[in-house]
Amino acid sequence: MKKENRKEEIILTATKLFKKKGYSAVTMRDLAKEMGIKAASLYNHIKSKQDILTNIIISLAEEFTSEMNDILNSDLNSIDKLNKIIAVHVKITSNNPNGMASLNNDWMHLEEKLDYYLTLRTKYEDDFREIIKQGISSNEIIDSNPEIMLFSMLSTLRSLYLWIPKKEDINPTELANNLGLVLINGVKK
Amino acid sequence: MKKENRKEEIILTATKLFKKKGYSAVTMRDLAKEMGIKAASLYNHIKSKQDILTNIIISLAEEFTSEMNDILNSDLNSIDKLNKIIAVHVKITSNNPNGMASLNNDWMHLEEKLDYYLTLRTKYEDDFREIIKQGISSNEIIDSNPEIMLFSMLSTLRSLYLWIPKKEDINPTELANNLGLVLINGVKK
DNA sequence: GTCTATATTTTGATAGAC
DNA sequence: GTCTATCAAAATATAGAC
Repeated sequence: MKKENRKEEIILTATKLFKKKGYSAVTMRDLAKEMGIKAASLYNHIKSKQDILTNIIISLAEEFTSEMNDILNSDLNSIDKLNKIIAVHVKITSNNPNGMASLNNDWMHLEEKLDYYLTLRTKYEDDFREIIKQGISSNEIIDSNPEIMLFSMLSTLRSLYLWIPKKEDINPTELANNLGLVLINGVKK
Repeated sequence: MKKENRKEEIILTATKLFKKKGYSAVTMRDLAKEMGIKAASLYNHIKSKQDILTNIIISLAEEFTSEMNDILNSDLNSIDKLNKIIAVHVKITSNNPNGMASLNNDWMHLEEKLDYYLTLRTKYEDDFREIIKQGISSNEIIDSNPEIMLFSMLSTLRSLYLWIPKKEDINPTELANNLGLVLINGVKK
């Protein structure tokens, strides 16, 4: 499986470049140069530039879907489900912050897999919203606009990729705990 | 000043396209088609594609800088300064949600004005951080990691452009108030 | 598995007619 | 102020030698 290894190396390098300039601004020549080979050589391992993007985004989207399913199937209360969601974002983002940049900013450049991605994404947001509404029903969460709460938490979690690489001194567990406190309890004393 | 009008029309149309696909993926031919003219005609009004991007981003960045200076020069307490910052983001984003997409996602494609943009941005973040630290000192804000609080609030505020266009039923004042409650007081009952 | 060479399209931008 | 025609550079991708 030497070929698979090389393919993953290409994807990893591409992920780094996509984070810096975005999918559209990175050329196959940029990617090849970064790998120390010629652009034509890339095509022995990947089908197309689009193939790389699809690989990065879909694997991450499926990972989130899988983790969300675990949370839905758990018997945690709503607040603990939210804390679990936060921990999932911290974990996945810590493992692949560059890939999260593509997931957030370049999904619209997916071609064949765009519809599939949008299905996963919508489902994730619906599940998240439902957990918040459950928490309001069970009196764990304030009876405020669930849409605003969803937006606020999801925005922060989706931006983690910008922040985690700069704060390598904080370990994931501690970060998830602190972030949970801020997102769930607010900043006011 | 007919020329200026046409230039602004081009910038407005470009802003809309940049939001949808990002600066790099939008071609001058795309832009011309959307305006109902030929690509070559664009160059009677703008200097280059880069010229358009610079226009969009720098004017917004300067607007934020100006508003932050007003807040710094006010005698509000720290919590009210945070509420004011939230209101500023809601206001600017409501006026130009598409432009905020470029500010957030395409600033790295600035050329001549990149350093200037980064100066404004760093200053803004430093000022924001200082307000949080002030609030901790004055016992208004919990003595938690100010970096995490800054990150969390700024992430949400920077993502407003994705959300405001979908929620046209909510007026800016109400949105700023609700968002302030969630960001400052949290979601927990 | 990488190379050179190359095909084909597309890109930002200019020149000059109307 | 917009057009047609065009340029030069850069893009993705393929073919075939080594």
